[in-house]
Amino acid sequence: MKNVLSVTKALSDGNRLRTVMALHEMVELCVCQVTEMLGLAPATVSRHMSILQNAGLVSSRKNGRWVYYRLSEMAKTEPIVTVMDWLGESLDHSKEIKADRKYLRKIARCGAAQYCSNGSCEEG
Amino acid sequence: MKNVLSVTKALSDGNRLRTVMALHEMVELCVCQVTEMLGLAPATVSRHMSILQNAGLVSSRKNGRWVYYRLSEMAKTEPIVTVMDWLGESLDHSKEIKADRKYLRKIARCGAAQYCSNGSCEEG
DNA sequence: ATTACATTTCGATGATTGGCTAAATATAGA
DNA sequence: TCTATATTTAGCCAATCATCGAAATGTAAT
Repeated sequence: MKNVLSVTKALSDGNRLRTVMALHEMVELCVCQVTEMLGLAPATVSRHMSILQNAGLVSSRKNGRWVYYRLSEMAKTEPIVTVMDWLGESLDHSKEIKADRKYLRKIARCGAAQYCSNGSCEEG
Repeated sequence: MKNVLSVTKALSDGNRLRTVMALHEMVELCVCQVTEMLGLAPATVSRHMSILQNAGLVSSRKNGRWVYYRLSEMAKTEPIVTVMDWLGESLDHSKEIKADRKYLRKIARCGAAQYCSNGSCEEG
């Protein structure tokens, strides 16, 4: 039961839901991008990411100073993918998620590295 | 997003997961039966049931002094049923859930009404 | 009516959780 | 090596949550 609980608990926070949806949209994001999207302290976001990772929902890869997160293979295969599908369907038209998507597109335009360094994106 | 969160939060507690699985197994249970299974105070169980109900996962019907809960229609139809299926698959072999099932069969043998009154079941 | 009992609501309490800042760690570049 | 930057860890605080006992509510039976 502990494994199941780690997943449901991971998904029982709004900021983590937004993060999962963002990774569904953008495939891969570094911590600073998620931090920008959520508007939280980096330390807080790092904590959220480790909760998602411990639940097995996301995986990380390190590249230089940056750590990139993406949905894990587990999150994309049965049986958990059905839960992710439910999330997708249920949140697709959510106001918050739509706003996040818009914001993410802006972030994506200038690439993760530049974004992290600048803290903003002057339309690269 | 609030609706989704109410569901994930409802499922992010071990006692509520056990309750959902019990209702999956037994179709219908009154509060005192769930109370017996979980070993909690009636007030606590009542609160858990209302959290599950507010999330739309269970429905209730009143019969005399007793209130019977069962999985809601929503919980049995797309898209949420996929989440319930995941729960079923993931928890089917869980030690706690197996023990609960065994206990529930014992409870069921003498019927809800008698069980509630006696607080135990002397093999009716 | 009065009693008995199942359930819910209320109020208090201890545990968990999300948030922050500050400090620690890790890495790239001067 | 020294500095700058991205991330994580540690320590703390406020808010939320699970739990209980007590009181309130609703219902059945005497």
